Amino acid sequence: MNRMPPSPAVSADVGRHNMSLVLRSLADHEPCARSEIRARTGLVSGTVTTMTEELAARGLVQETGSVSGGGRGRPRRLLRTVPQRVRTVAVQLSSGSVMGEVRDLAGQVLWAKTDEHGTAAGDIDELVARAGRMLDAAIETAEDDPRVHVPAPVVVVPGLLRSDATVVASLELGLGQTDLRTPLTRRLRRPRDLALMNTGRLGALSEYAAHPPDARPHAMAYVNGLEGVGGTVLLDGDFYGGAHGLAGECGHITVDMNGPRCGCGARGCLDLYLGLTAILTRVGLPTEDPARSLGELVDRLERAEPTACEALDTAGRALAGAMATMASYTDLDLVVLGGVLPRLFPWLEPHLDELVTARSRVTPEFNPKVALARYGKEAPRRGAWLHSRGLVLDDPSRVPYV
Amino acid sequence: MNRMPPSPAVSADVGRHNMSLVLRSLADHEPCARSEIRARTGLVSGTVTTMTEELAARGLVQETGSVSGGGRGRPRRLLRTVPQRVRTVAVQLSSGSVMGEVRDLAGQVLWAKTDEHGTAAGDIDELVARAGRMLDAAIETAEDDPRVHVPAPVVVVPGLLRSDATVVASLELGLGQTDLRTPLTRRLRRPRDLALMNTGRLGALSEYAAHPPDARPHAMAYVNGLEGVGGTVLLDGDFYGGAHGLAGECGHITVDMNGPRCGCGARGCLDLYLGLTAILTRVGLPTEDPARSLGELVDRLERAEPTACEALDTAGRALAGAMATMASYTDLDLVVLGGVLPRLFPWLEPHLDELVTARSRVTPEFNPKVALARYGKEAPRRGAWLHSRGLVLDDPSRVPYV
DNA sequence: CTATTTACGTCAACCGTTGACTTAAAACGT
DNA sequence: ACGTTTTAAGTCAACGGTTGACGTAAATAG
Repeated sequence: MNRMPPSPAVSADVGRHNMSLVLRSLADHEPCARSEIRARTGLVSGTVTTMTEELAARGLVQETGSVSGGGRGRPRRLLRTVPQRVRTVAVQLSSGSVMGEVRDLAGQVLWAKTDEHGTAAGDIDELVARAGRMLDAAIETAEDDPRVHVPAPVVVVPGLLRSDATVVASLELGLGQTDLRTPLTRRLRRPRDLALMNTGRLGALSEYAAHPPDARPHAMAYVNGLEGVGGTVLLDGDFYGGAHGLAGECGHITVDMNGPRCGCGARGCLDLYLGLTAILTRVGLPTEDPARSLGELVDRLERAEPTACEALDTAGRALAGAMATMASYTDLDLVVLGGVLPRLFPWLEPHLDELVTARSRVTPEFNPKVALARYGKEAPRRGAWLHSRGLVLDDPSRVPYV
Repeated sequence: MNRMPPSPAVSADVGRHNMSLVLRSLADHEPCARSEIRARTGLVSGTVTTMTEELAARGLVQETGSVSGGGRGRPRRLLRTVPQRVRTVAVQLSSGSVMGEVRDLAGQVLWAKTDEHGTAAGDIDELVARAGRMLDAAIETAEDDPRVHVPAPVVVVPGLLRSDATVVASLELGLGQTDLRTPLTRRLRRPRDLALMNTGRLGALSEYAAHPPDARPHAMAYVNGLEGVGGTVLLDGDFYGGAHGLAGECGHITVDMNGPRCGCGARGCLDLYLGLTAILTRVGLPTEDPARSLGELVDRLERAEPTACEALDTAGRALAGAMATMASYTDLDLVVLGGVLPRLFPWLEPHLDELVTARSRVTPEFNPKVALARYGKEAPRRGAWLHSRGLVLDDPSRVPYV
């Protein structure tokens, strides 16, 4: 997010880069032979040999003895990654629970635990204590085998995070400007770096990675419709952070300059029309238990209850407006609708279709593909795994020799 | 804009990177000694020696014999770049004229020529012919001395450009989807690569570079208010292109989802309220000669003529809405208002101030600094120079030995 | 059974940085 | 006046990394 002052490069950087290239190439087309890696990466055979040896020495890659006939010459010796070599740790904070999870490099869940709690919103000490215990438990589980490498654990936070990892605000946890990382790190049995990341951003990462490696969007936005509306922009799979790391938030896109004042200070924000809280309020449903009210909302919509339909009509027009903004201003490939939006999509779709139709004649470039999120509640934790996996794939040299 | 499939790295890349680091460090703090470069870049003295020798061999750097006392030890030997070593070429296309320009590496204008013409809008052949002649003249002038290096000439185009350099549309030139580069390249006396770039983007680059090297915005947006509203986003000085290279365009940000249909297909776009054409139409002034009408508009505003004030009130609210969107969605450091906006700023300012005040209590992160463009009509050509200069600074190894 | 084809490993040459050391040239202290 | 201190800049062996040419391995085709 924040570019460091440009630093000198050394030969070792070249090695790291190419090693990452080889591992990524393998991970994307597993299993495959060295010769295929050579073809895909453009590296010469000598280098591929060196790199695969190096990766094998770090326990990340194995030769599955299997040879394979098919063509004419010497059979190819297939390589595979070793999922067991790495375990990723994620702890997800939410209003009602703390969830811990350990996965292997392939994403298989090896351990999972949920701590349901009735902690009052805003009780930081209690939250940190519970999160700390869960982290300790997850880390201990992950590290019970000394032969596995464990990248920095990810703490999934439902709230705005600055690039320096301080929380700006979390409605769900009842937090204002807070430094969660310091007390959390201090409380760990064995101190280590923690990666604090936003729920929505990790959800976006899941959706991004759901596309096959050769068909991934260059510029993708993820619209996370929950009580409030959040969002994320991914450029070639990297978070676009902006000046403070808060970019991508689409909940406060203005859709009506004449609209009412929003809590953020601006007027007519998307949040005021598409946020679940806003919709429920319009329809006259209680907002304390959004999950239950959502069910009731959908019922009423299916019965074509006028107030509900009107609220979703407004929501749809607001979403179309925001989509028009995002598509033209950030030139997107793909917009993914997440959170409760897939559930409400049938009533939102007509407005999006209208926009697409109107634009297709004049500015088809500004019509990104629209997709619904494939992963539900699991998305953020999957994203945490993908993030940790990314750390390993980006710099395999950080994984020690076995 | 479009990331290439990741390519292997070699030792030579390291050299290029560090050579660029050294040259940039020197260019940003000219004149300075090798020891200062060492301190700023983190490179060791041996490498700095090698690099400065290399840069000197390419004629980009000179030792200005001057030694300077001051401290205690051996006097520092100051280095300077050699502006004469490089000449940049830019040709700017506009509705009424074609302007050519040659500058040195320091931005000094060495040659300039304007070809006023009455070409009918949309006459591509005529436009290409005139632009080609101007390019030939400028290139010939730039290259009359065989000891200078001339990077790819920049063609400044007032219109949307894809990342593959095809024009999507240019209202000013009366063009639709057009490939300008191919016919233009073919017409050159000696064929060479041309860089086609958008007027507004280059203007943004000028404004970006106007900040001292250590105080540059990380995420900056440039709002170019002309007949229509254009825009650009710069991330650490690089254009943010998005999926097709069209990102940054803020003219079609939705500010009123209930607003009238815009030419782009969406509703209530910023363009419809803040574009000069839109404003003039509202006020009832002719739009054929925007420059003259702008003067009349300002007169009326100064006399507090009600219709004019009302139009600018609407424009100001629209701009505030778009600003709220841009600031929260792309998390900006700085917004620069260009084109005619500085002229109209007194009447727009109150609405921006209101937004800033309302946000400062709740979401101060979303209050970017707002500045007026410092460079007027010259901005795009200055930007073209900065772009060409950037090519040299980014990879000095492309400049041959003298 | 030999030729051909494809897969993979080996190694000298090359490029680039580092870090320790040397040389250069001034100012300070006595 | 002269040696000491301090800072600037160049030199070079060692090291890490890639390339490209060549050699070896192991299958199939005829």
